[in-house]
Amino acid sequence: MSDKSKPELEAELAAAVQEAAEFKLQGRATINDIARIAKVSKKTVSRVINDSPLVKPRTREVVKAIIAELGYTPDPQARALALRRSFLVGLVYDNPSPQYVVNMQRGILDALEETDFQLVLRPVSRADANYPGRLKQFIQHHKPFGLILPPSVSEDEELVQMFRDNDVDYVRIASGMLDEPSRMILTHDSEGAAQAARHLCALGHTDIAHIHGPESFRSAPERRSGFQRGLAEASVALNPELTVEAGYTFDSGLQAMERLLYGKRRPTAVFAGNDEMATGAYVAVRKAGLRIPEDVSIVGFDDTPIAGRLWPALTTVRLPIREMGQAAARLLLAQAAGVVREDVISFTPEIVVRESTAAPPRKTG
Amino acid sequence: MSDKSKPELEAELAAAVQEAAEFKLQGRATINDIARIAKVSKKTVSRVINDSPLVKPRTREVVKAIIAELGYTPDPQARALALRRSFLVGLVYDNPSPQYVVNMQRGILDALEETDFQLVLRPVSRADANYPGRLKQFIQHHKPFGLILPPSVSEDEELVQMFRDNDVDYVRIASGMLDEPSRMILTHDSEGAAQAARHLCALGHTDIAHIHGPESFRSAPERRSGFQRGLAEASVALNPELTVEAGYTFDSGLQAMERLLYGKRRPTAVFAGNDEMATGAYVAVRKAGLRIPEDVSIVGFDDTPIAGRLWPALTTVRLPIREMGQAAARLLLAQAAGVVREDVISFTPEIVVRESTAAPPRKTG
DNA sequence: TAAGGTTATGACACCGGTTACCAAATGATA
DNA sequence: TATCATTTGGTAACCGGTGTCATAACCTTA
Repeated sequence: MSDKSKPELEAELAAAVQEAAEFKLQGRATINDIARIAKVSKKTVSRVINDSPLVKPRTREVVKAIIAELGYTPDPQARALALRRSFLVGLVYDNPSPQYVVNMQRGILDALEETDFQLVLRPVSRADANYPGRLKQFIQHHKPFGLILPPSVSEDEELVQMFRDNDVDYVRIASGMLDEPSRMILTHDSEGAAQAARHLCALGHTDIAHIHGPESFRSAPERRSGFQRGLAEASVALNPELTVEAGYTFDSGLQAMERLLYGKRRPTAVFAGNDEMATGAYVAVRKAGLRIPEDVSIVGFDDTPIAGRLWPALTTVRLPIREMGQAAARLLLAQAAGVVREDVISFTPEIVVRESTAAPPRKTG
Repeated sequence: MSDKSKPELEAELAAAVQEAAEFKLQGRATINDIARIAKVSKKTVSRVINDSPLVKPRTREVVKAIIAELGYTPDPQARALALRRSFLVGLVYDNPSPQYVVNMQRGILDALEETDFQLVLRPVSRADANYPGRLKQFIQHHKPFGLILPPSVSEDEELVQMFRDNDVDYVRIASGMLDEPSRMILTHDSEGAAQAARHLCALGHTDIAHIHGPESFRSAPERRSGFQRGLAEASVALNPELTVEAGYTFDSGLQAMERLLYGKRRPTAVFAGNDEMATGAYVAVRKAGLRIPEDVSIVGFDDTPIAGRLWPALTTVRLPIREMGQAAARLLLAQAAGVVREDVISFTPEIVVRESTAAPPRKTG
């Protein structure tokens, strides 16, 4: 075995820890301090930090004891310089609702909490003149550890290609599969929309309208087709006249609802592609002097905080955005650690029934 | 003058730029590349980058030309290591409304746009066991360039002292002056509240209630006293029975409003300390079968996006949060650049009259 | 023209880690 | 016991910048 007896080893370790404790007062320790106290080279300390197998268990034990005593953690800047890779995780987003962003941020922060990674915000705007330019510069410059791409951004193949070219890791969040079906958070929006349809059909509605989002967003057609599928199960067809496109915004939802209310046939229920548009629909209904849900039932999608704050509270489809953010960040970290678990993590939304839906009014002729 | 003629100098410069152009293809340039091409030491290049006066104009010109040709920018990680200071700006926030955070983020990002600084999010929770611990670790570890402290966090003197001890720069955002009246964004909340009071008095209200936020938030008493002042101008007193405390949240606002509605004397108007509580008040009023504004007028504070989405749209007091974020970030950068401009930047909120306020109902009884 | 005082420049070490490569120690095998 | 393969640990160089200090170049002034 060893040429030293067990008590001797223990005394040695204790002495080293003692020395570390004395050193502690002098401010932040570096890898050199650890090495000196442990009487090994800094390289060996580096190996211990990075869990290299090329270290004798005994050596590892001593070094770890000293690291623990000093509360040492390697300097991120120095590591970033040497590794040519920083400890920043970028959230690249286009222009989703504030709720979406905030929840996504929370989720990512949850996952990053115990780590040394930092979340940096990288909003982008397609309208910007040098659109991906600034983002590209950020990547080449700050060498982020990875990027998280919520819907819309995640669907921009050109942008994603740029990430690949620049050798940045990323996780995409989208509803429906993408060209490259890996490293992504997948939401089954269509299933959530189908639930909304079933709910309305169960209440007895047949004149059902749908305000959907812009075709350029992947989620809009997903939600529409799911809704259609749900209606079909109850043998209800989606009337094209009662299907209008809006822009996922409050104002566009308001206008779309007005068009529906003053159209040939007024629907008794409306499924809006997101809560923002549903909120707009509320106002249109109110302005028309109608009641929710007695005259018109409304269902939204997303379950943003505003849904529960409306009166009556909005029945909507809940997407666990925070959890999705968490999952995205975890996926990023896991890949870096070489822990190749599942590549695609799915989330299925669920309907949250509140007060904005009821049976349709009795036909009054 | 120089021992070289002007044409010679120009030829020399052109040759250097030419060499730079050729080099360009080989990927990202470093300070060493610039130095080699310019035939100077890297230290001199460093001086040019940092606008040191100790460089001959001619040398500066050559170096700058090459830097421009190569599109070179110094590596943030390397700089951070050498300077013991990173290029991260931390937004430290406690638990404000999503709207507040998002707008603040936008403003900061606006200001950081053209710079090399990155915004990192540092949410904190006083409820957390090792409350300032993790934040302290972040600071010592990542050596952020500066911090931005929105209300609530900005009022925590102990925390701020910790920042000082650790030699981090910061900008505080608060309503009302702080112990250390410098480097801060000051909002005159009381003036905004006074405007709300004037508005209600002008409509003819006299039975006016106030739902204020928790005393632990600086803004709550500020808003209350301003409101009181505004009422006093119209010789209206703030009835203590019509003054209730809530927690700045939707639910607490709802409950507070219920208490007011079922109290001895029902108010004809309510000023809520923020939009969240005002939104709760909406629901309480609706549940009681009353109308807004016919039966009860409601005024909020903050002008969050939800205000315009309610029906009827909420009259509120607008705080230019995005602009405040911009100003905060600019202040941080200006101080670093040694441009000591004004130390305190003030913002005065303004009332936004929408549809939730009207004359009080005629007395029937 | 020499001395003296600025101003401009460069050599070198250093920030705190990592990798490449080599040498020493250890253990297995002949 | 000699030899070789395998661990283990150390040295030096490097990542891309900045600080210190010495020195070269320049400009006055005597």
